[in-house]
Amino acid sequence: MNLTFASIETMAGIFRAGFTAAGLARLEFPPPGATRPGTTEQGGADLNASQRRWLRQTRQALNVLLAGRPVKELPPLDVTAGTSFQQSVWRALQSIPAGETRTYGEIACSLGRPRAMRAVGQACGANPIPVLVPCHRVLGAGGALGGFSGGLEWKRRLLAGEGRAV
DNA sequence: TCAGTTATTCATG
DNA sequence: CATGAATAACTGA
Repeated sequence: MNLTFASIETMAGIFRAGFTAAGLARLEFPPPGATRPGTTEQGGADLNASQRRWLRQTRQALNVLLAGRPVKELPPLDVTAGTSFQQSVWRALQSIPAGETRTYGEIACSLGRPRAMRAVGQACGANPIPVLVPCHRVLGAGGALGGFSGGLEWKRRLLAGEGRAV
């Protein structure tokens, strides 16, 4: 699908965003070791006009979300890489208001498959766009953290920013 | 197709 | 609190 990558500077580090012709397709957390602001080429040189706009929206949304506030506008998300079930899960995740949390079981119920909680967890893990698709707002039944693609530290940080404790 | 894996959950002891 | 079964969907071969 020919992704084009660009770097996004945030207060928490430098993310990498991958765009297709349809929209934002991937979002990667900053690498653990080296976050070097100076050496990041790819300021969006290979992006077309639409993608540049999406990049700006993504950067703004990221910073707003990292601050724990609801985002006003989001770039189009290209989720065509996922299966239809995964796309349903990701849509359900986006419907969770900022500051609230759901359990894996509740997500499964809202999809009409109450016994698919395990599969929901797997779909969350396969989510290519963390943070923007708020997979961090999904907790286990007993309030357990579960897991997170970029590491549990991120999940805790994001939840803490929204006022939720662990 | 099928065995192996998963960011779950619930019932037991 | 530790353990194990049940369950739905993905991945790779």
